[in-house]
Amino acid sequence: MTQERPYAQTLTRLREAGLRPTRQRLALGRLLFDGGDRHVTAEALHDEAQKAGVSVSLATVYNTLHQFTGVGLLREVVVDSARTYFDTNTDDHHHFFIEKDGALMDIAGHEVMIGSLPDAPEGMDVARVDVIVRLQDRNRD
Amino acid sequence: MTQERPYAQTLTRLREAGLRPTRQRLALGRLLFDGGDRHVTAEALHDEAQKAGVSVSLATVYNTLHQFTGVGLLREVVVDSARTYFDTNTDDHHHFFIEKDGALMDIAGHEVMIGSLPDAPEGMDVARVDVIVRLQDRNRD
DNA sequence: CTATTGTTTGTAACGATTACAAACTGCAGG
DNA sequence: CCTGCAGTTTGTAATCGTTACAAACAATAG
Repeated sequence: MTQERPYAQTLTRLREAGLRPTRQRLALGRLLFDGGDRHVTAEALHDEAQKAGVSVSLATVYNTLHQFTGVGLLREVVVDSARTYFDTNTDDHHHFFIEKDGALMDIAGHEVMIGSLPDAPEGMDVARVDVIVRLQDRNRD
Repeated sequence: MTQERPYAQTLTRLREAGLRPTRQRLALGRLLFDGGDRHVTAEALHDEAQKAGVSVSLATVYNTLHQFTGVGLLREVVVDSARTYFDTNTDDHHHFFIEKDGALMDIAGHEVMIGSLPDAPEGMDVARVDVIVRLQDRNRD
């Protein structure tokens, strides 16, 4: 579906966000946004780029992920203190997390009903509510 | 309330958990469990011990926090990929997190009603559900 | 009191992430 | 087109929290 003008979609996104469409950003954007929702770490995206024959430094991958997050193209997910995940799904939603192999799966926002929540302390607003459902193998010993 | 036999409580906890009651564990246990629920990082607890005149190495603080977690005296809370928090409240509950100053506040389990959740993927069990309510100042610019 | 086994300690090593200065590139204006 | 500048990228050094490790030490059974 994005075969003919492969970068058109990403290019538009970048322009709308006010980020210069550089070779690196276009390539990373394509890896990130083509195909369904993804959860990546900086290292993983860097490897992926290498394998796809795109030369991008790890530093740029970090910069880019943060810039994309800054303009709302990505969302940071904190589930594991060992590494930072970035989610291409920026809609309101939650996550399953399989610690065993560090995998994340989206849970659509409407699948979780939060019936009640206490009020935020005075002077504070709720910026976001994250629900993390941690999973383990059924018959682990 | 714990003035006369200050270490009795912690000593009992350690024995029940099968951990030798060493000077370091008793001292850290006291700092952690005397007084209400607390959220600490390794570095913070280490500083606190120093100030209380207790000599404990940072390595031991890390070891101890993990051992306490292992036997269920503490719970790890992942909210910020920069550092690991340990919570002395091991009951079922959730958290407010104020990113600005890295502060955590408990939300009692009964204050959050999770009305529905999708089933865990086949072969997996839900190990725990963490709800993190991220807060920001009301009129931040 | 002693042997044994579990603990503690200081320090080196690690892994993810950030800082930084130099090299490079997109793009506006001539 | 060419130029110059601001924005980007890059390699690498530095940082930071945490873990690994081996030697010194201490709790407990007997």
